[in-house]
Amino acid sequence: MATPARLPRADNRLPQILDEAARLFAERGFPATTIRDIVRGIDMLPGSLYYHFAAKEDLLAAVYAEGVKRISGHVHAAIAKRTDPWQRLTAACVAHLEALLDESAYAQVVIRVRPGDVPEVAGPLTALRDRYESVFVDLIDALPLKPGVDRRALRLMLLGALNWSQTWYRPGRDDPRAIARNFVALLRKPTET
Amino acid sequence: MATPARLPRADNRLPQILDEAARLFAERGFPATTIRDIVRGIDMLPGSLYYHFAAKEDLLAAVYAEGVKRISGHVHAAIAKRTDPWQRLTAACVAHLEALLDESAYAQVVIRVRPGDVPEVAGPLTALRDRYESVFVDLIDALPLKPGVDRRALRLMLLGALNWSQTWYRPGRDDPRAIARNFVALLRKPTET
DNA sequence: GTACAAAACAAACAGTTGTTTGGTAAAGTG
DNA sequence: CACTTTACCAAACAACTGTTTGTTTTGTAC
Repeated sequence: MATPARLPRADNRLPQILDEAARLFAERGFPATTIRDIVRGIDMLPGSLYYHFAAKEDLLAAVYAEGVKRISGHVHAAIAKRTDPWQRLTAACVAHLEALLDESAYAQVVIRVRPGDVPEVAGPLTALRDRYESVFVDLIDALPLKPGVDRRALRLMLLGALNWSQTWYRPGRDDPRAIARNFVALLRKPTET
Repeated sequence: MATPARLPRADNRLPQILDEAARLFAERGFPATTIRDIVRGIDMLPGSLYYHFAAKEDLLAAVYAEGVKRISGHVHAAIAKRTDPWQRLTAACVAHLEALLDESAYAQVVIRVRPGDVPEVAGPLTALRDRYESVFVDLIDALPLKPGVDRRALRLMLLGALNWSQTWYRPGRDDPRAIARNFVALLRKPTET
């Protein structure tokens, strides 16, 4: 059918565009990043970007999709080794935070950009994020909890706390793994005397 | 010294500017809101805004300051009635979420806008936010907790989870008070069987 | 080597951005 | 009532925005 007449060229700079866009979207946010900012970093002209993307929002969608792919892969690799429900959840949170705070600008874009703020691609973005977060639904379903514990609230609280760490995290001072483990521990054990 | 020669006029529209700016900053974010968007809502010309503010960032700072004032007032009024440490914390979280999700566009701006994204006023914005959050430092210090519980992690987790609710909250479906109480309860009691 | 599509350049476009300037009606003060 | 200052209007500014168009280079397949 729509088989490409020829393979893409080996020297095409699509990966560089995505990398630089991810870096800037993560650092400044989507609206504050201009097309010229992105292409300046990789010695390209503004118009050339439109060979790869029809609009700025489509570039965001591509970065966002790659971000979900990476963070999702990281988390799945981490939980595959474990069998104990609590250890699996902890491993997932650690991997989530690692991707979010250290590893990947792509992952940071997924957390930083609110789909609703970009109406042109809000649908696809929300779908991608929901699909990713479904892992946590399953992980928390598998937890042996006291009857009456609200699992949805548990998930929203945990993921919210993890994601918000993006606003206060400082590389030298804080440790992603320690943060994640600390948060899970606070939910698991009672804090009260 | 710099005493104003005269009092401000009774018919000046500064309050309307602030209201409309808060509404739009909360809804679309700071960079996505234009000066023209703001003045359009109150039948004013773009240039007129610059009688009140030297730059767009200064308008944000004013909205932000008012936001901190309101959310802070709401929280302090809520905890004043209580004496039990856990009840005080719960009341503070409920008030925080009420301001954040329902009551005030000003409060939403405080949570939505990252000070670091607006370098021109990042200093004042961060100072305002830190001063507000110090209430939660005190509230959590007063809690009778098991030895070894990381109070900073507890605070960051709780506030993070509350603030992040801005991204998934839907007015009809969710209830701010229930969310806040649920989150505090999850930290207080053990969830594990 | 030649043909063809991929991927970029070069230059502009129309619209929008935050902001400035000079003028003016009117509210508040004495 | 005269006078000062407040608060705005009207119109423009230069810079920047995402995007389009026509043209050129370059890798790849035959």
